[in-house]
Amino acid sequence: LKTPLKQVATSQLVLTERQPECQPLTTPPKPKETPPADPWTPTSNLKMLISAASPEIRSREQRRQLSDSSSEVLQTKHCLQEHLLGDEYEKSQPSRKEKSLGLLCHKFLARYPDYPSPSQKSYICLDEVTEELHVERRRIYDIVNVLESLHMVSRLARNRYVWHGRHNLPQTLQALKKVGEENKYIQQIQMIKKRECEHEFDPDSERNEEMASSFGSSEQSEMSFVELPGVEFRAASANGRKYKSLRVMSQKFVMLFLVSTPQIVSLEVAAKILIGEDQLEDLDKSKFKTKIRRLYDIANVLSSLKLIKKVHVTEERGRKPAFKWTGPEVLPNTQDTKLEATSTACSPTISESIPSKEQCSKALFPSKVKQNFTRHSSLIKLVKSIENDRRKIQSAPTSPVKISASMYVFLTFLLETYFSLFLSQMTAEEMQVKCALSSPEAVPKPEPSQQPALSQPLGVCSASHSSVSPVILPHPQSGVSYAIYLHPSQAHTVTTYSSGFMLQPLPCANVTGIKSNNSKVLNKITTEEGDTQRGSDEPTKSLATEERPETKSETSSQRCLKRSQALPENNLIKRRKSDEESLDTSLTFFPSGYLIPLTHCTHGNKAECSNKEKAGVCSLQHTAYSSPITGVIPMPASELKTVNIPAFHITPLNIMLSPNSIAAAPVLSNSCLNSSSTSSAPNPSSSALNFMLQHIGLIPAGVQVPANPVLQHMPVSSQSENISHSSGSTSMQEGKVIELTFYSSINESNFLFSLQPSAPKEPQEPQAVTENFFRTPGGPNTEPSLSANSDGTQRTSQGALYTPQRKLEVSED
DNA sequence: TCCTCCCGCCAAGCA
DNA sequence: TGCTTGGCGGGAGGA
Repeated sequence: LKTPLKQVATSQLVLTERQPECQPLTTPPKPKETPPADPWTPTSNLKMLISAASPEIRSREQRRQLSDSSSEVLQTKHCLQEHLLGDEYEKSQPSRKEKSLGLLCHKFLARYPDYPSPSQKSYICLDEVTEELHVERRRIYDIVNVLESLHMVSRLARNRYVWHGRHNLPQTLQALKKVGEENKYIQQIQMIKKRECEHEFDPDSERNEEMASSFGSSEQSEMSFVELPGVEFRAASANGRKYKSLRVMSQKFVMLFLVSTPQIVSLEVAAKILIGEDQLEDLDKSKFKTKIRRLYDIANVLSSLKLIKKVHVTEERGRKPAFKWTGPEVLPNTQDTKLEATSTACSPTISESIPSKEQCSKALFPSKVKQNFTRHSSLIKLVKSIENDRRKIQSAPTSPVKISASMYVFLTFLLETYFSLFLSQMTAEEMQVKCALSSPEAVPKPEPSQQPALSQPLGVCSASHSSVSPVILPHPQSGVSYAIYLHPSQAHTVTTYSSGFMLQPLPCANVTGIKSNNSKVLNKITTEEGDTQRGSDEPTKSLATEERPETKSETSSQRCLKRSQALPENNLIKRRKSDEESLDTSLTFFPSGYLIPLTHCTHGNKAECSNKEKAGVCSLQHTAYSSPITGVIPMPASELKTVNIPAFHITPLNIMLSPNSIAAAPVLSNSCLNSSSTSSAPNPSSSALNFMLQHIGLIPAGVQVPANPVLQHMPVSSQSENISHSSGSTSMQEGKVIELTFYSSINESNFLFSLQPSAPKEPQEPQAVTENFFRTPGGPNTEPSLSANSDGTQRTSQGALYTPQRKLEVSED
């Protein structure tokens, strides 16, 4: 696909050789101007010769005649063809490289913005693209399929796709990484490399069979497409074919990069893994070659996206082609609230009828058993119908109830009253004794082999409220924000928008520079085009900087504020669609459950933050923090000496909340804290509170809120594997320290909350769990679940015991 | 010679 | 039934 100018020049050169009588640099005659086929004219004679010499030219001539395209390129080609013999014409055609999929993908991507405006949907019409890029339809499918795997496009209908750009990319990559970790790709890669090494010394052994059997026994063998909510997957072929598709292969390929360190994957290893999990008997050479071909196709597109780069790995056995991940760093899955609904499996079974939450779980924890069932088409229709009905119901205006300003006020009054009364009679000692989190008896320790076993609902929640996530809602009227803990069962009624705030635990671990176990194998890595991009051990850009450029100029809190001010409350449903698209990384569904009013108070001083940074814990924009800790304890900023800042940032969102999803609302007020030590205020009746909450529909009839919710932490689901832990403490004038501990998990949005005041000027109690650490014993890519021990240490889900990094809380003297 | 991957056949399945 | 979609592998260009 040379430019017309270049082609003219080329043709001119050839023309002067072949037809010296031709006028140099003259515009070749247009086809229309050419006289009707006259067998005796030199031009038509030449034309006939060319046509006879090359059937391909003939067919192209026919195709071109059918086409009504009048572009200059075509004209030039036509004229060129007229004057050239077959060989010369073929030589003048674009070289193989110029027709490569990668270059084509570049052209394709150049048509659309990386971050399209959510208000303006970019549609992709395949016919237009094929015409404008002068390429066969088949090639566009290759590109689109890979882009679809990254949720950069999605299929709308026949011939029609929607361009999402890179908005979904961070979410997609994180979901893919999570699934890749679950699929234990690291182990598979290592196993393959190990067997390759063994094979060198034992070349006659039947390693392939062994490998096949090992893959057969592999826990994961399900080829499923990882979806994102809001990016519906509508493949043309809904049968099993799509599960072998380029899309799925592309996702698996990307997963390999995301889970491996260094992020270099050889084609051979990738092909083996893909074959291994596809079909065991496919380890023959032809299948292997086919997989390699497809991987090249995928790699070309991914390279165009600058997600990977070709390198060569030189081993003992020679130089092998490989690819290195150059895309955005995918940080550990600490953003549980995001991943809550980011990944759903498109399983070939009837799982699509399952609510998205469960689909998400299926994707993240794929079935151990391969599912090869194909749904009958009638069943698909039925499922779709049910799904549509369900969506209609859920999107009905009466179903999700947005918390109005008046509701805020009322809740503020109700909950603060209750909570302050409760607190006012509690001494610090009582609170400490009762603090569920610091009590080994109260907090079930997760077994090493388990997913977080913090699954026993304690106190506040009913058994059904097995996992909760915090959401911060601002209340502009009162200046008090609310942390809302939402139950996953309500996730479908809760949608994030841009006028609220969401707590997002930000990963702080530096995942780069980790020496891999595989590094021995990689003796030498050379790049083909020069390593102009960052190396694997070079400090990497964060997602925030690379994929969300807007954060550079604007803090998260500022964006939150802007969005919250910009979006009227009554436009939530209408704007749902567009906002879903506008949210890049913060698109999240939240479970519902709890309301905690939060004050807008200043967060930690810079010294503390810098300390955090020094400790390697936090490298985030401090201005982005809106402390959920201080929010739980409303107080003027002036009363705060220091406030711990957990590693959360605020991401804009809005929330619709089902009225029956709020189970409890522990509230602290400043006044109550001031008088907390000796107050003799009566204990508020829990039955009265329950009555009120039930009466206003905040809790279901059967749910009882305990009298002292603050001292009982919320239940945590057992399914959480990755838990980030954040905590903080606030120092009061009285010297009381309220310590909060947040546990949030990736997968199930588990959230553990506790509040613990400590006596003034006392040395930190060992059982106080106030640490903020994202450090994990298994390395930066693993995030253990945590349980609190009475000695202030945490135990991971793997059973590793380690001491928190540092105390973040600062008490007032 | 091997790597790389274009090209197009043809089957599945949708409209 | 025509058209879209996409799996697949032959085979050729390029290193």
